Amino acid sequence: MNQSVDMSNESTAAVPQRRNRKAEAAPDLGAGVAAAGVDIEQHIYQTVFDSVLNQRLTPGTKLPEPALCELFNVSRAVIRKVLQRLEHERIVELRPNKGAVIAAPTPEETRQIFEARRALEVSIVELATRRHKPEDLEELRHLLDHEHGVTHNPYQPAWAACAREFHLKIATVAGNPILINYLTELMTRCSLIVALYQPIGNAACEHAEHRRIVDYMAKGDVASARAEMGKHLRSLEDNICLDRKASVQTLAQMLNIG
Amino acid sequence: MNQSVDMSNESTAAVPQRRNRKAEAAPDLGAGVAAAGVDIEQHIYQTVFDSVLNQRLTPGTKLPEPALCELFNVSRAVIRKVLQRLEHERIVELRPNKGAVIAAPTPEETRQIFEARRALEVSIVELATRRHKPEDLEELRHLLDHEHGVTHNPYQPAWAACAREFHLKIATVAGNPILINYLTELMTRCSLIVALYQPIGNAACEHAEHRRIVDYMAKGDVASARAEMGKHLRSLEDNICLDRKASVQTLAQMLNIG
DNA sequence: TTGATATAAATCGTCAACGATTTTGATGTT
DNA sequence: AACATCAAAATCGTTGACGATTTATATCAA
Repeated sequence: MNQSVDMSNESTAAVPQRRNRKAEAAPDLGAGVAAAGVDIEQHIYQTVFDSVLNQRLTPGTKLPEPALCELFNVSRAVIRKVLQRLEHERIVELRPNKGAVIAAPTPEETRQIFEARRALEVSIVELATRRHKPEDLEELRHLLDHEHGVTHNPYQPAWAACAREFHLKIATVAGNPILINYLTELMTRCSLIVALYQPIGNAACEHAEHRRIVDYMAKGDVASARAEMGKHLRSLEDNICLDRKASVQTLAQMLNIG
Repeated sequence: MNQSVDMSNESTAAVPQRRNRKAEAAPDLGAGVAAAGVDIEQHIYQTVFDSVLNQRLTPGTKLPEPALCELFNVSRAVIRKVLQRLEHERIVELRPNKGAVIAAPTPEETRQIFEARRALEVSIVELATRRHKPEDLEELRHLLDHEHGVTHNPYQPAWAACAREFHLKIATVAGNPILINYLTELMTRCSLIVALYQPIGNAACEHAEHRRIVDYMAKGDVASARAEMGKHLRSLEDNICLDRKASVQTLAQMLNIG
């Protein structure tokens, strides 16, 4: 068999999975039944999303609609809606009549994604350098300290989460929700790339680059901040070996054999 | 009544609107019935999209599902899918239990959109300047000539289409599909902004700026090309008067009275 | 006439079921 | 044993219908 869908949710512990008619007895505080629909939908989306970030859902994994229906106790219409959203964000690929799978970026797409990240983040760090407030720098340095603690953590997703948070914080400082959205999408696809091609990332090195970026931001040195961000993203891309991939369907075949 | 949905499609002349069961008699060449689903879906999407660009669908216009069902002879599931896609691209807003309307960017969103465009297009024009081939410059100058012809056309959407094509061509020369997608989304939202706030755009002035951008690209002057693109986008934004808006629901109310 | 209230219409969200397609597994032949 | 053919299971695409919510209309009192 192919890879199956597991997704033991951890972060958002356990939204009560009542979905049988109205609210059972409780006086239905606040939002009521209408919001429940969008809530369960958001919950499913978030669960898949987090699973991708944590590399529990790896590229090529099939997501059959009936399985998801049982997992979340919802009808297929709801699952379908979530899958379409995930497809639009390039997290899953919807193959007509053949089901949904977690997207597997090709080498060409990988180049495009990193190039787009450079184009965006260089502008983002410029905005952030111009706009940052004292408390922003404080929080960035706090994130750097936290990073330092995870630098030697062998669990890759832990470091990836740190790095993600760092880049996202800079985008937040830049203050443009649209750019934040675009960057979020690109970073999520990067986690797919990492899961696929397993780069031998040097966390300590990346951490040092992060620190330099913040230093330039603090100095208000826009040009250097831009340049450093560009270099950082290039080195990230250089760490990826498009040759030896962690196998997509190949792994599935291996599981068939082993 | 509120504004109703009309959408007389012009560009994609008239896809045969058969949708009754299978294909009637013709031997169903090529794609068959499976592709017909995605085709009609794409057709509906494209029709709405084009109508927004041509300002036949203006911000605030309601898009009731039953009306669209009759117009395109499809079930609600299909148009629901299209509406969700349009929502993700920020072209329509889906208000729970209250139906879909063409999105109406707020002044704040307008600022964000133009800022995002500057961030993106400055990087895009840099890539395009580095990568353009002789035939790219040729086509760009051809577009400029065509622009010149429409400069004095009082019909605003005609000029808007030209300008859009120009910016899109530069993105194509840059060669990154992801950036093309993002820019396309932002430009579409800009057409909503134009419909809403009706800027007193000076087409001749914009045309001159376009020409300067191409000149810098031809020289390979990256810095100047970036700067000129930034200036151009700023002047576009400056032409928009966020005060006097072309009314959203206000116009609907006026129609109720008149 | 104006305003509030109640009824009716329109619209949306959700679901279960049917048909079509794909994939899996079995059978038989070379 | 390997391959092709065929049947069965799983999965997806689409539809129509039901209940819930919102909006429009009509009625009545002040």
